[in-house]
Amino acid sequence: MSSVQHLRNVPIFSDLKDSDLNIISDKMISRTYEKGQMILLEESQGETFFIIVSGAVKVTRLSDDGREVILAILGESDFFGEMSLLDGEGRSANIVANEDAEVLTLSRRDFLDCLETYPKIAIALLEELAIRLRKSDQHIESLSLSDSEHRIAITLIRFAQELGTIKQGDVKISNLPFQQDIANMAGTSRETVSRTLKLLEEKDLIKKEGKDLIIYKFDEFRQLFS
Amino acid sequence: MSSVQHLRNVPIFSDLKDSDLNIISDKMISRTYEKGQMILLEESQGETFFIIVSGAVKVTRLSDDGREVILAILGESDFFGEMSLLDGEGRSANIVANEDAEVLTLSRRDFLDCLETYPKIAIALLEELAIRLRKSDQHIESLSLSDSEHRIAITLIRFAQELGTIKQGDVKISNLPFQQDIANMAGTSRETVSRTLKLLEEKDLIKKEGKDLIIYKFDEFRQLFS
DNA sequence: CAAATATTGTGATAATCATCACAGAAAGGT
DNA sequence: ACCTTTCTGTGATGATTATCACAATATTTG
Repeated sequence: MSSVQHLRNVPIFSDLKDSDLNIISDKMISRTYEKGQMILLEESQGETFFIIVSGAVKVTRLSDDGREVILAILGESDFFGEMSLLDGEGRSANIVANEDAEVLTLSRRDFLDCLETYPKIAIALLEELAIRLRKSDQHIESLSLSDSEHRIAITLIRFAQELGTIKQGDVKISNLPFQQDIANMAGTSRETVSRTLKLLEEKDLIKKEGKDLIIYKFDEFRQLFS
Repeated sequence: MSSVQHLRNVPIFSDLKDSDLNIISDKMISRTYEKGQMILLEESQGETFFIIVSGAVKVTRLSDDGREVILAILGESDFFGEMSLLDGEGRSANIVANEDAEVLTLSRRDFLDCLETYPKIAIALLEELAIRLRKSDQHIESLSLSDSEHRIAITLIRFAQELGTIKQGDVKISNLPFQQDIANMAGTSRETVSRTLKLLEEKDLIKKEGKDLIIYKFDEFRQLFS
């Protein structure tokens, strides 16, 4: 797929005319990262805007003693790097390639120009940030109020919404992340994830199939845990 | 103070000329709320943008069984209500007056017009949302990784940064919120807040003085807990 | 294919913290 | 000033869940 076509899939660019997309696309540079490679380091100065063409990355924060919190896992057509471009602060999170990933990048200068030139992009970006803030708020609520079973279930729901495919009411998550990653998103321990997945399976709410996971009756499942 | 002067204190409007501020100010309507009054209800349709002139409000989410999570406490010159205007979703949080509060409001239509007419506002708003997202991320990290003492200390730091006044390295928070509110922000119980404040006082890190609280050597305190 | 490495499963134990139950203090109302 | 209500302090108890320690699988690599 051409890079213009990728841009069209990105919500904040979807309103633009082809001619404008071409202009932007010409300014973007493609890069690839291998699984596990660090794309952005916390604390470093933010100078680049990224759009994911293929693969996936995880957005994390690390504590002093090395424990990791996963804030989000982003996939195709998601973007990142905008935050420190906008407020001028240093990076607040690390970005690591969770699978081999291909990205398009835009420099700080070009990104900010885009916002000035195409107010529609700015407004679409506002929309996107509002959505992310909403998700953060939900995440905070669940960490504050729920026990580990609920937090883990909610994490599965998040994956389902990002990566899942629906098949007659059930959702299949292909390539479920490792238990350790789920734990780092749910704010619990790896062992608890293991035990809880077993529990949910015994209750016939989910089913593990190799690297995949099926959530039965997704709507009911969601009801049950949110 | 005139309402134009209030607008000038609001980060997203601070770049505008007086003449433009006047135009916006004319479209705003002033309202007052008593302590405890609900300003916005979760789930209702968002149709208004609010700027706080005086007083304070709390942004909360409620679980089914009535427990409350406080996402933020906002004060003078802070604003809220923009999220559902931007992404068209329903409210994701409740807003309650935490003290008697006076606000200026702008209708959905006028707010969106503002964004179109003054791209600078849109960009300043992006900046503000980026800052909020950053704070959310920190909040999530602390809920995921820290024990209750740290979470409570971090909550005190948040208050200090919003409401505190510095006096030779120490910070004084006037009118510290109730323990229950601190607990609802820190994701812990009221009793644990009581015990932890006592603990911190025994360690000579803080001091309670009636309704106020002093954090000694604020920089060191921050170092210690983040 | 075998060896090495990474991931998952599971029991035992201990630490943290929520909850319950009141007593004491402070603030607000009349 | 008195009564009521709200807020805070504190002990006792139990539930949840982190942690440690391995065993059992999977997956990758030479």
